[in-house]
Amino acid sequence: MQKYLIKDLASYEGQELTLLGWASNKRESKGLVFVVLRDGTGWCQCVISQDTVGEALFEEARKITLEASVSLTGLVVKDERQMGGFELQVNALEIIGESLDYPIAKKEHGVDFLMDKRHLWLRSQRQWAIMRIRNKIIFSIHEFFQSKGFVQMDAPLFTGNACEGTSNLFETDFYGDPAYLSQSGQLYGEAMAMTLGKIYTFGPTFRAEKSKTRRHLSEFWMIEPEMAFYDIFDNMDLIEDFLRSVVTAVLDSCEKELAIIGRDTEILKNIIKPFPRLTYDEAVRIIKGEQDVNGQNSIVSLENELKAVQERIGLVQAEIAEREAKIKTPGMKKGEIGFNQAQIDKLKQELSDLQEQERNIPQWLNSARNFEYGNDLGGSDETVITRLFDVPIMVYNWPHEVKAFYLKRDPENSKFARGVDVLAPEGYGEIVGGGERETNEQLLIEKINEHQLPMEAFEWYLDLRRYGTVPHAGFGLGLERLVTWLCKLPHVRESIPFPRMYGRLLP
RNA sequence: UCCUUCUUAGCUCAGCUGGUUAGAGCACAUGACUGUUAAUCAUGGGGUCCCUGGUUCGAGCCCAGGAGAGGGAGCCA
Repeated sequence: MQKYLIKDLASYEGQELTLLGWASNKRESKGLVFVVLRDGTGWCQCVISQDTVGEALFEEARKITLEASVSLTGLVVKDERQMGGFELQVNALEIIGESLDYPIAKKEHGVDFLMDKRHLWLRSQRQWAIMRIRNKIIFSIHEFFQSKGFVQMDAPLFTGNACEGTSNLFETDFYGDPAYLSQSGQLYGEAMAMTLGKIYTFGPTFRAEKSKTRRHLSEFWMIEPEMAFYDIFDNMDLIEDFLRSVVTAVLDSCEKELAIIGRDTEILKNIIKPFPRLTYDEAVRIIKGEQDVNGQNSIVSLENELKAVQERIGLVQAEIAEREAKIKTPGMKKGEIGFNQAQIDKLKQELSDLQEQERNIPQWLNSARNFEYGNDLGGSDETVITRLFDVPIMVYNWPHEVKAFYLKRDPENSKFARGVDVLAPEGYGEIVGGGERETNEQLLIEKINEHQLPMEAFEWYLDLRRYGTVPHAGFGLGLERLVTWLCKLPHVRESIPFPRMYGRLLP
């Protein structure tokens, strides 16, 4: 049915063909209708002239509304002014499905409204670009692991026991018994690595955290590789290769998509540089401002940022006032009023974001200054430290008390566990958590008791130590957090087609 | 669970120390305009000011309670 795609128009210059798609925009003037058609592969302006199509079809063209589906037949003509470089000069058309009062207008909208209309919001150019980048990321993840001899092997989604406490698990009914939706496939990954050597899981993960932040989802996709005969340093090498490979793939093949969302790719190109590897001790000193990074101090740079935010607030407020006064001057043209009003709307949006930051930064400063050695890094601490770097950083050797029970105790210093977190730059924070696994059965049993976990549920896991245990390591990558960082999105909710988060189950 | 900001037209927002009939822009409808790219012009329709109760001669505005949303903390990928 659909023979020609907008992305291929260049090879049909001068020919007549039929495009099928949706009207993403329409402009009208006497005797002319301009329809911007999108077909999922691109956008193309189609011109419908009354002289060419005649009275009856022209009347039909005027009835095309935003997001109506249409079939347009015409001549492919080169036109430098158009975004795809081509336009269609229509000589026949048909409305396939009408669209009355399409709710998403060509203007700024609030998040709540857009989330309620997520099924339609996905049609916008920006969301189209994000979803294509997400797809590329997923594809290149498989490509990377498959090319290195990893086998994809998935963990179950129903689990019979709470592996890391029940408070953040979704409970379901499994033939009359309680079952929980998986919050990690990691333990199963270890079992699978003992049979195939190097494996990775790629599936959904569920966490019932009542978190309302820009980094949290209740349902997200996680990639969890697990490798036999790997120590924490092999693991860090792999993480670095892996992230570099994915980012490079996106830079190489998503140029158009990155341009659409306005992503500054210079920062992403730094991915070729080695990732700094900091021990927990170093990370803490940096956060507290006791150690500088590249001549930058965390506390000072955060204070400067606060000042910059406050200055910007002043500027934005002044501009809003100026434009509001302008609108009120008598005799101003209607079009100019509309334009200024649109600018004011944008500025107000920016202002409320800035004011949010103005409230948050002092809290973060406080938390950085008063950071207590031995604690886990909080969201704000991650933000503080990653702002000082332009590549992802790896923090390893954590106090064992704050990390999961299955992490290997550092043989050189038993205070530490061999866990590693990867923090994305530009303030994005944790995207990967992983480490080398404990192989000593006795230490594991102690830890399971310490965490007050039900021993019988871990008998199978302990078997992995009883029958030919080997050094092994792995990590978990949150897909949505990676997409969010690569696209520099303000919130993870835009990185997945239909986000599930606290307070959001529809659409 | 805690802290914080918010809720006025389909959408984005004004609405001054409480005072007649609540406004703008966009969108929509009708008409005018033969090349527009969120900027043409005119006219028009459109409101349970989140809900409940209170104070007051009078509440969109003040007070109390509730609901919903945004951001942050905790927790995490």
